[in-house]
Amino acid sequence: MPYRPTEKTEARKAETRERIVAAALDQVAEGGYASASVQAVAGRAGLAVGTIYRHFPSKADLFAEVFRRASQRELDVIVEVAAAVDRPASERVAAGAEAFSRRALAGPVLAFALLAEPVDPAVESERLRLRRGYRDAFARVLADGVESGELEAHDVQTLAAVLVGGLGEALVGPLKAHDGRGRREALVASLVQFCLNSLPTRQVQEAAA
Amino acid sequence: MPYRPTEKTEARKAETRERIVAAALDQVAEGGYASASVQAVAGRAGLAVGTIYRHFPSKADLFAEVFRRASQRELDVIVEVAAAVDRPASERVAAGAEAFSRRALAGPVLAFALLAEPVDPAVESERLRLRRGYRDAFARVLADGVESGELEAHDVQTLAAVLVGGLGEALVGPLKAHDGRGRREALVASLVQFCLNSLPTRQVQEAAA
DNA sequence: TGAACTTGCGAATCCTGATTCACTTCTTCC
DNA sequence: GGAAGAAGTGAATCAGGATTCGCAAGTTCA
Repeated sequence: MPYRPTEKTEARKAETRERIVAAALDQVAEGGYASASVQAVAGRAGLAVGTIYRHFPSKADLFAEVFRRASQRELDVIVEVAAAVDRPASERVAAGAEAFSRRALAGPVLAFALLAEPVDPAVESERLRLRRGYRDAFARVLADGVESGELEAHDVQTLAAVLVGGLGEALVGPLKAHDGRGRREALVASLVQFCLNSLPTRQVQEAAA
Repeated sequence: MPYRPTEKTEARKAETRERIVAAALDQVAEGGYASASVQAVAGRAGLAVGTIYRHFPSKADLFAEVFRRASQRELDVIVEVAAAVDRPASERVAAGAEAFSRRALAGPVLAFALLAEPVDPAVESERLRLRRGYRDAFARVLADGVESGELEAHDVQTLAAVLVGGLGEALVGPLKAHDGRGRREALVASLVQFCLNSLPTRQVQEAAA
């Protein structure tokens, strides 16, 4: 039995696969999903089209992985930022909203692809996973806030979805026509403020009552 | 010169065109944009494929019109509801949010198509128009509120976008798995409450200070 | 070296759904 | 009735991007 895959060949294979994923991600980040044909990815990776199919059963599978990775990367930032369990929920929400906004504004094309651009159904499901991830991250913070008495009891899942959707919508417009540094800062500040306002904090509720 | 288009033929032509638009809208409302092939629309309208092309230069044109009309219809409701200039901004926002939510929950598939489903670029632009319309409607109410002193000065456009995006996001999830009447009412109530909370009302700001 | 097998190649092929077009049917008006 | 033109038909064609596949090149090991 003459041939046997060895460590070296495995490594080379993994490396090529990696190169493909990286090229696909670059392509999406640069020109959006619409620009990411298999041809384009192959060209960018310096490989032939057929080679892509040696490593992925279909375009949908490839991009599902690309989106999964990019999403995870984004999500990790938010989760990390919102994880400061010892801080008040309002601060954690503010930090999450700020991180979300800054990252979206920093990589507008990728953010648009991840959040809103039309994609294959198979890839769409990764998008939903990302949104659910964001929502859950915010929901956890809100639930902590309720438990600690900082926030009124409320529909935590729904408010979390509102926050994610609100941030996304407000950012996707500006994502294309990103103005100068100044307006960008102002936008981030506004968004953080709006997110804070929307929280059902105890003191506000009592004062209003 | 033997043939001359007459009132009757014009009427018939317009009627057929109307039938096509209606069939296309029905198809979208029933099975989403994904299900709306030219074949499907023609079949539903009781016409041949070619006939569609006697009335519309392309599928994109047809659906641009379909989306434009459906959007306008939705928008009119919101604008109307939010138009009560003599009422406080908070009430108008609440009414708008409630109408938005109820309509989305009543026609989930259409709402999804209008708000989030992947569509042709040409159709996408109609979607953007709808979102802008919603945003502007809320923005007008907010601006009125600021002018009357009911609300703090703030970035009205951005907050309006946040409201629209927040509502959309929170509704698109439930759009598919719509629970019983009870949960639906609760969802609407939560959303209205969240929208109200997010408003920078004077009294709350002062009380918090 | 060479048998057994993997990876890389890229032009050819396939797929899916929009679009066309030669033809038939209907209207109008002399 | 019949010429002129419009509307309707649907099988055939087209488009463009994903996918295949026969062949070449590279690896492994006896």
